[in-house]
Amino acid sequence: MGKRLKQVYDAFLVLDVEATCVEGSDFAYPNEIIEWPVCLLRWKDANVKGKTRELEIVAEFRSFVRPTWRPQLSEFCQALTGITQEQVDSASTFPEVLQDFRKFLEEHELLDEAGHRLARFCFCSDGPYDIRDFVVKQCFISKIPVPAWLSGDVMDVRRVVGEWHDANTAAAVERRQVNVGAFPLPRRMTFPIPRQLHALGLEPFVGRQHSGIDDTRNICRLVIELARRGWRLEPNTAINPNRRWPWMGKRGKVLEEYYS
DNA sequence: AGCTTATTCAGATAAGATGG
DNA sequence: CCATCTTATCTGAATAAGCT
Repeated sequence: MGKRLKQVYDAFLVLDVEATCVEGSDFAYPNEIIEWPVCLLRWKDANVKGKTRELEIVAEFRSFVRPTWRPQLSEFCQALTGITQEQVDSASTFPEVLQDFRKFLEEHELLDEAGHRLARFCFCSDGPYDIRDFVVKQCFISKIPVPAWLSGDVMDVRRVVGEWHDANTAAAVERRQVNVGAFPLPRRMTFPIPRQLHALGLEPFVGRQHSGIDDTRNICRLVIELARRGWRLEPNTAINPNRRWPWMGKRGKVLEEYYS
């Protein structure tokens, strides 16, 4: 059981986007975001000294997003994410959804109208990809800058769970004791969400895997449990908003020669 | 001591995995 | 086709050990 801890952040925004893909596409593909699900977590037990342990979901934002470069979803993508063509057809484009999301952040007193931070908040996702890759790609395609409030503080929850696992499991502790002194030292374990849940002693995955909102809610369970166990939650992922991929042409153009 | 061979260790390099 | 992280493999220097 964790002790109460002075935590750095007031709020956490757990995010797990879904994006377009085709069978066999690799990490350089111009993925377009098609679902933007976010849960807002806040402390519910901060004492006078600001020490906390209990996080709770206080709000959810969820919107599908209509892709513009390749508006038609592949069969593969629909099967993977469970998202239908109709759902994206009737959705807004990314810049519009981002505006709505910004309003959400203002309503919850995380940003002011000028986009300044009103509280310390940190985005959380499973793996480093969501903001580092998908958001950066999407902003290029949408011809908009990556908002500063989105690229600052990012925590890869999968990695944190791995670090927690290394530091706390019997196997890892034993390994460390046996190998006093000279050994390659801590190999960090990382694994998919269902096994992360198990590692933290939680009940199995709830909902449908690769559904953005369900993934997001399960990541929330991980973050809440890490906090409950007294683990400090802080950013561990750098974002380069100007990162470029080979298919990026001038002024938001996707070079078509890469994809027939 | 002088030489050779083995062992260890650290750093470099190569290879593999990676989410939607 | 990118970038990053992790693991495995290689390499070379330093060290240790064995031998005459």
